[in-house]
Amino acid sequence: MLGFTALQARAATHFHHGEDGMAYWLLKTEPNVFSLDDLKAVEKEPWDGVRNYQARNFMRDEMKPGDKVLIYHSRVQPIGIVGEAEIVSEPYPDPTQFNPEEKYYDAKAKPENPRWFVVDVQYRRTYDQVLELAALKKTPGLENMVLTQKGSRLSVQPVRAEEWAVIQQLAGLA
DNA sequence: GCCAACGTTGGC
DNA sequence: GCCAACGTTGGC
Repeated sequence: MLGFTALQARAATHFHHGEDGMAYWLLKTEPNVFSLDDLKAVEKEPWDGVRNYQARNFMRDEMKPGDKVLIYHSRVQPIGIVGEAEIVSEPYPDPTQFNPEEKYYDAKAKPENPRWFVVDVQYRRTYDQVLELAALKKTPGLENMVLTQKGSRLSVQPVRAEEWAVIQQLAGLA
């Protein structure tokens, strides 16, 4: 697990699929490429283009339909969590890896041995205000969140149930 | 746009 | 299998 700190590794057992079988995730996106509004417009979209093995492993091995997702906008002002979505498919091979015309083409990936995976993500809600990264870093209960760790670049992150609950409070939903 | 922090690649 | 060089991410 490259790049996973000891702290995160120790806490990882608390990340996934509790008694109700549901897990929580955070997906990063650059809104000039694909925003939460874009997802709202199309309702459902394969989350393609993930080309990092740790992120891939979460998608391929752990994501399940019904899992809840925080959508995070990076490289914009304001940066932060903007709303929610839901995973609505099992993982399946990312079709863009097989297409030489695609930016995300991977010559080493073969249909009989796919390297990269997607899940379909469905729009759920947009928060009234952006939950900004700077504020999240100061929020009690989010100290160990993957997102708030220094240097954290992972674009597909697990979120603990306790962290999800804190986010719900911040979003005025609890 | 800069650049620190990450990840990956490939020579040895 | 080490690690320097390179490429990318993403906050600022």
